[in-house]
Amino acid sequence: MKKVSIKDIAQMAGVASSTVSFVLNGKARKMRISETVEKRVLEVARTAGYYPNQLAISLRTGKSKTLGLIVENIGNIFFATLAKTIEEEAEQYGYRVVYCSTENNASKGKELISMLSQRQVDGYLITPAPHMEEDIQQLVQLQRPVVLIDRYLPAVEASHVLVNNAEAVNQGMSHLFAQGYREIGFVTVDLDVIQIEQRLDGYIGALSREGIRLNKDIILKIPYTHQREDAIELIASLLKNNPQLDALFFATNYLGILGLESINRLKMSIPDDIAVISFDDHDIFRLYPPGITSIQQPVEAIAKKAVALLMDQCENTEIKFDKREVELTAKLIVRGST
Amino acid sequence: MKKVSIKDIAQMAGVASSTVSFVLNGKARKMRISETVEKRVLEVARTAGYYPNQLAISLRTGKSKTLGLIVENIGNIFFATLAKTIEEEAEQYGYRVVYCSTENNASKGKELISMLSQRQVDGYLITPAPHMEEDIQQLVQLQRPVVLIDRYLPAVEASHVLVNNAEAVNQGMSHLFAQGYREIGFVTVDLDVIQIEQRLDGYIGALSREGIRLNKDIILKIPYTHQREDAIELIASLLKNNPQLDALFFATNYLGILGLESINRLKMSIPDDIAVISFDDHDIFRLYPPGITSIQQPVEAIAKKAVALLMDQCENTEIKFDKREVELTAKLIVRGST
DNA sequence: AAATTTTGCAAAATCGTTTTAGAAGTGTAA
DNA sequence: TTACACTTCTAAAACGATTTTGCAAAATTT
Repeated sequence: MKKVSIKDIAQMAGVASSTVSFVLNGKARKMRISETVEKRVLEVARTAGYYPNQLAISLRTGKSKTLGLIVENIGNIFFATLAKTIEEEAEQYGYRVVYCSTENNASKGKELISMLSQRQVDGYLITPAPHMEEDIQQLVQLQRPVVLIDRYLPAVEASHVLVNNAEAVNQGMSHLFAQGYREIGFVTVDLDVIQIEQRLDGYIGALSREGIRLNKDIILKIPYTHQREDAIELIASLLKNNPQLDALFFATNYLGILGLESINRLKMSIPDDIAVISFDDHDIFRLYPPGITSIQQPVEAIAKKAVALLMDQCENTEIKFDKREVELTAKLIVRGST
Repeated sequence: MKKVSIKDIAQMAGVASSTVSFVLNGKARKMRISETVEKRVLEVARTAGYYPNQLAISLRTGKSKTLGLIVENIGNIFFATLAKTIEEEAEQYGYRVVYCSTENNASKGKELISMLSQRQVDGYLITPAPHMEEDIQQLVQLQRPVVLIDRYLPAVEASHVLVNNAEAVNQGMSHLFAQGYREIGFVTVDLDVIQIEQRLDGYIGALSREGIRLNKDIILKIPYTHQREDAIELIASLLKNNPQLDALFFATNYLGILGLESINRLKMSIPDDIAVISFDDHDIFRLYPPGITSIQQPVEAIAKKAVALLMDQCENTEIKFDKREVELTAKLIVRGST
């Protein structure tokens, strides 16, 4: 079945295709198309089942009304929720979102940027993987609208919105101290991204503030590329080798989940044998007895702010670029695990 | 910064744009372009940072190399995994995937189809919401490549791939019977979609096979639009009002999760007070003590098959449409909850 | 040497829109 | 009667690629 184009409609209605375009875009008045013709065109278009070809529109107008969202891993609930919220938010502005995952792999990230460029997205929302500085810098230089989320690149002049990672960890640590925990291990990931570093900084800062000597043995950096099993083993070893530990702080939700598995295998009980707190909330944390205390990021606020910043860059055609750095505050959700 | 087009390259290299196109598409040999010119063009394109405008290509060639995937809810792990696998699979064929959720709302589904049509996707992968028959039938009539996933519409002549729902539930029931459970409640959702009906059929069939009288009081159909809290309450009431129940069968993973919450609140213990089994696997089911027995769909196989069927329709330009119905087998994962 | 074929590239059409410039036709005033 | 202003629409260019066709020059054959 052949698709019906604006030309076909024009022919059927006995007018020029420009006339059809005017009518269909609600510019009939502005272009002084008579009501008779307007009605006829509208009717013909409706009965013929006409719908515009978005590709042609984008090509002609130079605007695809599409945003590119690059996250670390769309399978993770944090990014999935972020993506969904961003999508809903972008819809308000009349934009669609196409999303894709880097898996924290810079070369995949590079490909994705290039793919999105080819598809002429109007703007980019990116949670940058390590070593993506250059590619992102290039986007910025080409004056493409870009907003970084969840992390930023000190070397790149781009707007970004993230959470006050160090302060949030601090808050979590204060809670642990208040509950009487002193021997707190920190499980993080071996990734060179700013928000992970900030979380570690928060941990270190909190210890020193409390006058506790830093013990590097109870800081575990799990290689990002490790398999599930290996990671679970690493955490289990940490616990076995450091029986003095009374609490464990996980730097991300998937680490927390792995940790639960480790604790489970060691037949330790939460919070009696070990207290647990994790960055990023998760269904499991709410449900898993006795409930895992976590630090919840304001995903919705992050999404809204990021989209707003991006829209600002997209719609203001003038080159009035001003970098904006937004920091939102995370929220401590206290549950039975501490 | 102005984007560089094929014309710019042509001008810079002192050739016609057609020549550039030939070179860049590897047709230099076929079109008998001299090596000198080829080298020059390639060099110019490289240094100018040229990349093709996918919109223009799609418009001209009539192929967008993009598939539309419509799922129920991309936030659900089952659909998220499905989407991701489909994406990876489609990539093998050189296709991109854009995905979106219906939230089981037919009018949203209609909009999504129309949006995807406007964007000229080459094919559609759809988990149809109730009442989407008409819109999908239209796609089929327009000869658009379509494959339904996870469910199908009896009234629509479209290829589909799903799991043997009834048989899988049957298998789960057999497992429960073998473990000695007899009073088995069934928690499902109030949705008119075929796979949900099939699951209920499986439950009813298993009971009659075992010679157990059907008790409608222990079949709970939760309205899809219910809030979390209401649903949890409903399940809790079911348990409270039917103390004879020794097992609960949940028809989907999110129902299972709600059920865990209910059981948790009633301070009942699994499997001593109540055994639990759920359709669709989930991280939580693996982790939640004592581990929740579940019926795992072969997501990867479903994705592969669906994409293969769709590709078949996309690439075979001739109208050799033959409807294919594929049924794959789900797998029972026995854990501590039964 | 003339005729033919091959080589190597350019020109132009095309995809489906939007948008600018302007062409008829009608009415009005000088 | 002419000039001018509206009204109502049309023609054509443009967006950035692909692809078919065309055509001069060089090479080969007769």
